[in-house]
Amino acid sequence: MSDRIKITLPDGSVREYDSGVTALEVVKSIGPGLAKAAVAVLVDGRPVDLAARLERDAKFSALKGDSPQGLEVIRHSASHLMAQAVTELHPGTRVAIGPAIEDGFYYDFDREAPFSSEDLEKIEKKMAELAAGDVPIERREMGRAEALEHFRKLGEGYKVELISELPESEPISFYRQGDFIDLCRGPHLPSTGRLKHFKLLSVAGAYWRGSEKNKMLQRIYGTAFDKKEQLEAHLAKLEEVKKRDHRRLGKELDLFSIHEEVGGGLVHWHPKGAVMRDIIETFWKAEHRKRGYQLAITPHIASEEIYRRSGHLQNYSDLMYSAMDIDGRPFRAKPMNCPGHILIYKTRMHSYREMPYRIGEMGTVYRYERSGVLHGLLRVRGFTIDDAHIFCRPDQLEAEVLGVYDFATFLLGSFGFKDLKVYLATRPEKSVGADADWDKATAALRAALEHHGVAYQLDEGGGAFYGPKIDLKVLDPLGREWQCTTIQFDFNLPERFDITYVDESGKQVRPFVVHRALLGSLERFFALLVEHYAGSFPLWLSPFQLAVLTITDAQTEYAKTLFDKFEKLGFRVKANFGAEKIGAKIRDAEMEKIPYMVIIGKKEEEDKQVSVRRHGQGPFDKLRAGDVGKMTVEELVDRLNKEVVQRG
RNA sequence: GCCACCGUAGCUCAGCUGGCAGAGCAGCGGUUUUGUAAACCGCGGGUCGGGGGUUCAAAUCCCUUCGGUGGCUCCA
Repeated sequence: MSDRIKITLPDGSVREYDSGVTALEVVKSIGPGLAKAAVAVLVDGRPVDLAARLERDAKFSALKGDSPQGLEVIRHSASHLMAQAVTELHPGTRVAIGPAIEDGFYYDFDREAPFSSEDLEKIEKKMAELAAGDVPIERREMGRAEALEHFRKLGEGYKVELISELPESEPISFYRQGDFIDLCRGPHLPSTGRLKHFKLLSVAGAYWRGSEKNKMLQRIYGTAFDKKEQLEAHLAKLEEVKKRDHRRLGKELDLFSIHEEVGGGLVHWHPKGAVMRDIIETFWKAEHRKRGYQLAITPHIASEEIYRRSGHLQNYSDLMYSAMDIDGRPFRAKPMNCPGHILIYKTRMHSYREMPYRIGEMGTVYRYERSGVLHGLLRVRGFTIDDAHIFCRPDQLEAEVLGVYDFATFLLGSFGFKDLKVYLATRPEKSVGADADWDKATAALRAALEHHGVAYQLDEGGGAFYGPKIDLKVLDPLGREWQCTTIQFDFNLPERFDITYVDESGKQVRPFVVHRALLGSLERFFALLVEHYAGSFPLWLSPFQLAVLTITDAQTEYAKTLFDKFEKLGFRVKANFGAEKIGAKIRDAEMEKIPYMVIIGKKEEEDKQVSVRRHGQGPFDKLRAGDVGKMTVEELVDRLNKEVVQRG
């Protein structure tokens, strides 16, 4: 048939083609430049191959390699190329799954011998050869029986399993490049020659379909980009991530340590880390008092009876440390702060007039995390939650949620996190509470966000079992998301502990309870700060704020008086009056990332001034680094004070 | 927990196919008194993660154990 079809382009224009025209021909007719850049096309929003034939009217747009969907096509094709290289280099290797992921792609293989890093290099070389061969990548559909037969003959059991689970109705598509055929929905690049900029990164174990019950496969991770510069930028970013790693900086800057003798996931804060933590806590407490919170302190171990009552024992026993016998009663390390706060609330009657009742604590808890998931300060077994519980009347809920949201953005913003993402998580399958209550609470959370004009994403079914929640994630300079704030509505505890307040009519009624943490865990938040600032902390947080450095012994006396003066003014000062040259002292202070260096030589002593040098704040703030020039002590103090106040 | 990789001086790391444990930095002692990212000389420091085995001989090969790291959700 030679019917004509109407193709609508993104700009709204409509063009006519013969039915059966290929996507590539359409793209070419739009422009040769586009034809070169296109990796696939969207037909009515669905990504398809350039070779696909168009047979009916459709909305049409080309996918270029620089778009997220285009990049996905490139990476998916790169994963196939890798699988082809692996099966050619290592015949007998069975292939499982190989999708594009956030920053690249992976492919899972089943093979007895492990892949070494030399193997990765060889595979990458083979991929380059295969790409240079510019083999066409062709789509084909097969009947179910034929497909099963084909992969069964090859011994590709994983593919057989996948095919048998595909719905009967759907056509089963395959992609072939040379001798390599893979089950795949597509789309793919038209030929392997389009893959130029890829890199294999690591190999790791991964269970078939993510389940511990299944066989462990070998997963090779890689990444691919449209342009060389993009690949290089990505690899540079990976280097930057390594440089900022809080475990590395924590050691280099003498902030904390974790000891095998003590056990994994248990953190020792060194004096310099502890100074920072103290600043964070002091600031946190002051801001809480300002906002009507009362502060509490609760014990680190408790009879397990309390956790049975709260429900934690039943729901989280595999996260709790096993019981210790105390006077014949089983006690547990505290996994949550909630029960303690509830007990404090329950010690007396509460009037509707004193609501909301807000109680907070830097509460240290202990949770058993499986050894394999421990990671620096980000995943630990003992940590401190900046916890608080708000008991309020139903009519106060929205305002309270809003208050917490504002507080969280203020607090996170104070630590340099201005980019936030907000998630509203709704009822999960396994949960407690009446539908009506869930609806009411979810609506209140939603209303708080919407009345405030907050853009948020819905996390359907992502709530806690005891209530819906709002989560805030911060974005760091490398674009990574970190969960910090959580605001959770709790249906569980008020019931379980039977807590009440007395309303206007004298009746005892159930309060609403909002559970919230703003920074999350102090350990985790601290790690985040280290990575965010790359160890170059702002003045108000820095363990040492200034270093006083002498040029020669002759200035020691004078420098000492300055040192004392700074200390008296409350600054955290380090003295270096040793015998090294000034260059070495400056280097030491720079390496330690001390924000200000105060240099005292003969000239400074004579005219009662100081020479000031500012440490760079990492790549995003190099400008104020270096020699700042001479000034009086008063001028410097003024400058320091201003900088501390603005927390920048 | 599971799979892979890694454990050598306080730190970062070298030590190839078995043949006397090394470097730089840090530390300590001395010399130097210095002008914006490393002065010079010297000294001390290691059961090569632990245990077992193979061998005339093991940091090196094998087994085992402990610890660390990466990963184990993202629809073929």
